[in-house]
Amino acid sequence: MKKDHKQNDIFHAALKLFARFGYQKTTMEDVAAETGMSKGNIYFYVSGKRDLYEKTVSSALQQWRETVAEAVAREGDVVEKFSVMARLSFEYLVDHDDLRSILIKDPGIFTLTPREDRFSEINLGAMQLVKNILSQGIAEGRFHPVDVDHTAELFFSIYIMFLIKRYVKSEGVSAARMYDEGMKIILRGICTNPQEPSA
Amino acid sequence: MKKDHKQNDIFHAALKLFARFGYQKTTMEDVAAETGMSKGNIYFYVSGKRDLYEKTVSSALQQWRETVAEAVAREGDVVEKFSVMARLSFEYLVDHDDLRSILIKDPGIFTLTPREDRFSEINLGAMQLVKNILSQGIAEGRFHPVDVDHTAELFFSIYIMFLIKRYVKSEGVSAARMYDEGMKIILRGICTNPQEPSA
DNA sequence: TAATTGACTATATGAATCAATTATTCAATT
DNA sequence: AATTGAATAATTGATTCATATAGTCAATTA
Repeated sequence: MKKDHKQNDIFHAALKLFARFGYQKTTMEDVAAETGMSKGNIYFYVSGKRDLYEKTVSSALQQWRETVAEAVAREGDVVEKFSVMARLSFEYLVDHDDLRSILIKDPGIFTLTPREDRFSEINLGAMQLVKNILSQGIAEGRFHPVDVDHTAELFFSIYIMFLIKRYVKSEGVSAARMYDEGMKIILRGICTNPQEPSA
Repeated sequence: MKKDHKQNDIFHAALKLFARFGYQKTTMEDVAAETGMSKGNIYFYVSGKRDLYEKTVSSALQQWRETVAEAVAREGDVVEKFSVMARLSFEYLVDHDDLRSILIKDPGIFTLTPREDRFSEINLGAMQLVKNILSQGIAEGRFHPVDVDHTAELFFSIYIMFLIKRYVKSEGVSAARMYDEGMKIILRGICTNPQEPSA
């Protein structure tokens, strides 16, 4: 699709500009200049500035989700899946500067309330991954039988909290230590057996 | 002290007014009228409107902390202490309408970052309680040996997250379920032994 | 003399206006 | 179907000004 490709060019340019200048200071002319199109033509692909912003962020979040899902799919062991999902979700922003910068400028993208989540579709997808891993772990007898829905929501909320602490408030070091402690406690809390037999 | 008592009257009146109208819409004259003093006299007790607000909120938060600490002190078993602390901290706002209403209007009171915490003195006190319980539990061999500082910070952050979800975003029911699941997982994650012997 | 008053001043706020910038539309063109 | 650029609509930011409110203080009271 030629149209899809052009659209992606626009999102890529917009991501860069929104990251540098923020929503307000980025003009449609900036975006047009960056893509080499005329201003009016942008409106052939998106319905307005707000729409451009949301589609741009959505596509970046989608990539994040896909990257994590692919890495998880590569793991065999369900406990490993859980660990990889958590670590990669948490580390992803380290080397995705533009998206990180946008999230810092617009912390409302990370919300603790599904109801006011502008990107709920993507986040529901992410939460589905958590649910799948939990269900699999329980089915295999590796995890204690927990309420999958509420536990997934809990983990997702804790995850959002960590993102806010680490990236939005840039408490990098402290957040990383907390993450380590938290991961140990949660793994002990959900896994049925000690990892090593009889040690 | 007569002065202390008068000051408390002011805080009590201010709490009520700030709860009803918010910071902006509450005038120093309102507070004066509510306490029966003249406006000028309020300045004998506090140095300005901002100061009045902060002292008012501080004193209410302090009461919260004390209520929890007293209930914890009444428990013998360290695991019970932990449970009581968590539950009471979480439930306190249910029957403290004015404070709850203020926290909803000014969610910045709950912050995930110690650095920008306007009430850090009080929150550090609250976190000290968590640390004490953790240390005691570890010393008694009831809890796994965790990094007390970072684990306390982690639990405190999760607690703040729950407060935001439950009261600020009023996701009461869902937050309560998440709380139950979370409590089970965390207790399994930190406790060394099953509660019941051989059952 | 600590506590209180009320009249006074300084400051902050919100409404109204207006120019300039920027978003959005659309008839014409490729 | 995709693109342009000129025309228009909407938004923003700066400025002004009147009003409301925060904050001060010399005088008074208990």
